[in-house]
Amino acid sequence: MQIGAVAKVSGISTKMIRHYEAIGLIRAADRRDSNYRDYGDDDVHQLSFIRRARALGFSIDEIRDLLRLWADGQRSSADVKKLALEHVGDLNRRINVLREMRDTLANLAHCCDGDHRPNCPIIETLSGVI
Amino acid sequence: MQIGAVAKVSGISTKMIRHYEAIGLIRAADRRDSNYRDYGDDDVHQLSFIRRARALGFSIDEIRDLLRLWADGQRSSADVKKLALEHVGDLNRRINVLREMRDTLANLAHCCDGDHRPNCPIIETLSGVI
DNA sequence: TCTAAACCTTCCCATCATGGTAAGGTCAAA
DNA sequence: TTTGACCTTACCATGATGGGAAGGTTTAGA
Repeated sequence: MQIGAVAKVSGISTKMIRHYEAIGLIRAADRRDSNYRDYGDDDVHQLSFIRRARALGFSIDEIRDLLRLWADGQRSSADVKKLALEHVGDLNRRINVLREMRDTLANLAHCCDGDHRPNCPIIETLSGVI
Repeated sequence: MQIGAVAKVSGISTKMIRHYEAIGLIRAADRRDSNYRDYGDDDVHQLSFIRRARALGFSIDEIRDLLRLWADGQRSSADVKKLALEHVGDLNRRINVLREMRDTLANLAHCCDGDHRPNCPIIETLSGVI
């Protein structure tokens, strides 16, 4: 299978497949005589795994760990769960940061008349009047 | 005032102050004979404005607009409010993306025994068994 | 058989906001 | 005079992704 077909099936762009190879997230693909990369079903499977992990917000380094655990028949589910819960904690922290921003700003916007006059609590707050 | 003092007072690093100047977010600072940048109270005020806007998650380009509105005595609060509410919408979208990730993953983790055995719904889901 | 299209290759550059480091200039206090 | 704390510019790095150029390969059709 050529890289373009793998990209279509796995949902990861050719750009990123080559990038993942360059940074050692996946092993270097076999090559044909033409120097084209050649992939098998296992490679597609692995790339789909990576796509799903990315969709859950895991970083490349976390995915490195997940791939190791996936390949390790001796893994304990506790190890996987630990990694997942750490990521959940990270997501929660990021959500809370964004929520605080949103709440503050929504509050300010709520207090802004939004008419033709220049007076505006949003600008005033940003300028440090308060 | 030298850049280091401004950084301390405004809460923006010297690195970023120079960067903001380089990308035209703030005007080029006056220079002394030594070629050191020289700042006044207005500059500090503006940088503090930028810091607060960044703390609310506004991008540099959005801050460009906010600075324009701040400086414009003829602005309407409606313009400011519009910008703020667009940003609130953006924050909400980002929050929802993270929330979906978190909910999915928290759910999977909840279904994972977390013991010494290898069976794990998290890994299974990522590998596309389901 | 020739050609054009659709692949593929590597290499370099860009994003966004931020920081690090290096090599060197300035200034004030001891 | 020396030392230390500033400052300057210039270059490189991050993380994940994409764009584009210049050139090689393969395949289908005229």
